[in-house]
Formats: sequence, C-alpha cells, structure tokens
Amino acid sequence: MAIDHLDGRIILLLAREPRIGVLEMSRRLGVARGTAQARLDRLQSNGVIRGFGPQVDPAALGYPVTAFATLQIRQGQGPDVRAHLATVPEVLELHTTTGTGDMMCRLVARSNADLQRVIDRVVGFDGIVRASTAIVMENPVPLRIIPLVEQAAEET
Amino acid sequence: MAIDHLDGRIILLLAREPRIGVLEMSRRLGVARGTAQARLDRLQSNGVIRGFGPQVDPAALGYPVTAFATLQIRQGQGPDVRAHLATVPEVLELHTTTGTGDMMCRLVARSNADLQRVIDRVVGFDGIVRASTAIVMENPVPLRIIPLVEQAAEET
DNA sequence: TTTCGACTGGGCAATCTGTTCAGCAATACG
DNA sequence: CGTATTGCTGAACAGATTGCCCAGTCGAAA
Repeated sequence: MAIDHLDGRIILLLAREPRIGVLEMSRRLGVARGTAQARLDRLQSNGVIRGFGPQVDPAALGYPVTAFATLQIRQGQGPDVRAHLATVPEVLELHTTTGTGDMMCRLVARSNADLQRVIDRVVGFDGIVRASTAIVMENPVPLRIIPLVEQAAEET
Repeated sequence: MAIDHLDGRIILLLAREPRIGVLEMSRRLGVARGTAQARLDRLQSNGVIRGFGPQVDPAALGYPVTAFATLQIRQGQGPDVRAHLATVPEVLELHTTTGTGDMMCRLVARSNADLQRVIDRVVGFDGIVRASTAIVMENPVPLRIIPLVEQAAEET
C-alpha cells in the first residue's frame, strides 16, 4: 500500500501518456518489462489505481454548468434521499457530511435555466428539508491527483 | 459534439473494460474496426473523452479523509489565493462559486487530526477571510458520468 | 549459509496497431 | 439530374506489443 518512487513514476507516466503500453513504459522507466508489469499489477490490485476509465467532459456532452448543492435531510430519510439522488443522471456525486448540511452533491446542467429544472428534480423529494446551491463560475484547479502522488512517493 | 447511440455504447464499453483495444471494441459493437477507430478519435478530439488517465484512489495512497471547504476571500485577492491553493497537494480541486462563499475546494488528509494541518495550511494565507469545512463521512454516489452519457446518447 | 522476494534479460507464438486501399450507400449541392 | 462528400465496410500488410515462461543475479532476512 505504500508507494515508492518507482510506483510514483509509473503513475506520473500513465497520467501524462495513458495509452502507452507496458513495454514502452519499461523503456522510459529504465527497468525490465516484467518489473513494470508487476508494479502496475500490484498498483491495481492494491486499489491505488482503480482503473483507466475514460474521463468524460460533461461540458462537451452539453452540460456546461456545474453546481454544488448542500442538502438538509429530514431525520431518518437519509437512505431514501440517497436512493432518489442516485436516479438523477445530473447528480455526478453525492457525499454525506458533517457540518452545516447533511449531504453535498455535485450537479451539472445544460444551462443556468436548466439548472433550475435539475434542482427542482433533486429537491422535489419529501425527505429534503432545505437546499442551498453554489454555481461554479471558474475551475482554477481541476480535479487532480498528481501532486499528491508525488508527495506520497517522496515519503519513502 | 452531439453524442449518438454508438458513441454512447463506446463510452460505456470503455468505462466497463478500459483496457480493451480498438479491434475487440469493434467486435463487441458489431462495426468495422475503422469505424470504431474513427469514432474514438472523434470523441477524443471533440473533447468528450479527455483521456484515460489512471484513476488514483487517495485513500489507498494513505489519505482516507475527504472534506469540502468553503472559503471567503478578501476583495481582489482571488488570483493570489488560487495560486496559493494550487501549491497544496492536498487540495484536489478548486472552484470559484456564487453563493455563500467565494471558493470551494476539495481536500484530503491522512486522518482527522491531519486534516487540521491541511486546513491550517490552506487557510493560513492572507487573502482568506473565513473558511468552513464539511468532512465527508460517506460517499453514496462516487463520481460518475455513465448515467449522464446514457441520457445524452438517447437524446439523438 | 540458506531462503525468499524482486529484478533482469531473453525467447516465442498469438494478437493488435497503424495505415492504406477499394467499394458502397445516403446525402448535400450546383 | 449528375456529382462531390461523408461515413461505413471488409481486407490486407509489416511492425510492434502482449502474455507467458525460464534462468540467473542481488540484497535482505532468518
């Protein structure tokens, strides 16, 4: 589960050029092919690398508006609300949290006007008491993991 | 930029089995290899598929705690704050938003105690007036895109 | 000293990729 | 009504990659 320097380099390399094969990878890393293969397998079975699914851009799909919604849930309605939100395609992720709200979800919509429809659909459910929404304007730091990987790899 | 049914199936297939090649893909889809190739190329140059970077699990790297922080920024300090947050590896993403706060970021940490350190580092910057943090307890809906892709593909 | 795990370097058959070609059908255009 | 254009099919080929196996080296732990 600990990541060493070579593991770090493997992840960085894959992040930069995801389509390269194991052979090319081993050449770049200066190790034998079997080693690269074994390391990669280990990272995957460890769960450090979950997979290589395609990263789809919602904006390119026609959903350029992103928002975060904080929800307050009626006591005991948690499971129902979860199930409800899971059925809404525009809900990209959902977390239960401590703090002000009880849940927090990421939404996308086709437009600001469409966002209203999405919010209505999300909130129009009995167990949800209140919702407050923050619309995303800019995304100065897109979801990233590389800096964390580098930090983890150096702490060997 | 519009996604048709075949594009949708390609994305779904890639999401399920990211490592399959174009040839195998064309067999599963029942189309010629060239077609699958062309569609995939198009999806990528369209920006619909951004890439196939490894999906790294922060928890497996030793960062099992996730939190969302809402930040209030002093007037005109936005760019400085952005630059500051970009240097913190534990900041996985950053958005500027409308609503209560001015920015919202996703953080990870090694433990609840370590989260304090991360927050101190994030907030210990001049342009940040106030921060409120919500710690994630559960993640009933992990970041997903498939339902949205299916919806987009059906609206042909 | 012995054992064990990790890495190297090599070989082999099967498979896939990149690329090119010709043919075909539907569609847009002058 | 001809004529490009576009998207798809089916096929071919050389070159590269994969999955798999094996023998040998090296350092650390027992």
